[in-house]
Amino acid sequence: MTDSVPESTRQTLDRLYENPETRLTSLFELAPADEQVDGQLTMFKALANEHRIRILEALRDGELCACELQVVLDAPQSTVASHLRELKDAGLVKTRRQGKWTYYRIGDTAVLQLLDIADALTGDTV
Amino acid sequence: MTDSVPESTRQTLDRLYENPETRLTSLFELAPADEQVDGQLTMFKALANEHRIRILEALRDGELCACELQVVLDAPQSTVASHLRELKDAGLVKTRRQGKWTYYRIGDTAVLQLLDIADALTGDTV
DNA sequence: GCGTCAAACCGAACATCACCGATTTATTCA
DNA sequence: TGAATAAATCGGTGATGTTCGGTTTGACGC
Repeated sequence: MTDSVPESTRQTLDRLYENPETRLTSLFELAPADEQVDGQLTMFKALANEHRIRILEALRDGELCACELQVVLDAPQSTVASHLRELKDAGLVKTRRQGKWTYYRIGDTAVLQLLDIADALTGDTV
Repeated sequence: MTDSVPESTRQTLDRLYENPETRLTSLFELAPADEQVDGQLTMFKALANEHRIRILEALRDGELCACELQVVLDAPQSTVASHLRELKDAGLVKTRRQGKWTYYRIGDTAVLQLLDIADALTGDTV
């Protein structure tokens, strides 16, 4: 299990600790499961874009159709559509089709918590 | 204030609503302040990388020096260093220098909330 | 069927990010 | 002072993300 550690790193640990093998094992225990990180990464990637953040903020008060979101973002139709696709793929928004229009809404309100916490983290100048 | 809207979009709104000007104004009110979005974007960008997520998860239980994080990530020194730089720039981690070693710790525990919520959002298969 | 329109998809140019070897900067200790 | 070492920085290359005109799809009314 500790075989993949580069030799240089192992040497470093040898210098740092009396019992490097034990320390190595406890460091490996700090690594979360791959599935967990994958899921978190999917979320944060989906949120790491200004247009997509603005879309989600606009949907706080309720659903909007794609054409209305074009107004909010002030961006070309194809650009808005591709961002909506990404948000939908990530499960952050859900859609409802009504005639020619597609209405978008927040998929899970926990996303709004993410937006709020991220805002609070940068907002206060402590 | 509504001057920057493309003509095609304005035409769409004309078809959709009886009172397009009023609707235009209310749509603009859905747009959050630039500073808010900038801050949120900084956060999510910093979190949108597998290595950086793993670093933060590893720091849950307390501080670690850069060389220990190299073990956790199993990545080259320069790679780890650049990710630590980004996390520090975003304010997500703080540093403490002791001799040759630089110890990293979580800057604000609210970050852990972000990680937890993101995990929960993808974890449950409702 | 046919024209119209909202939305989705495609593809190519462009921008940004990630990786990592090599080098430099600090710090310790002899 | 000089050797050793942890960490930061630099620079070039490849990977990934974004943009947006053009096209296609699907729904509506005539």
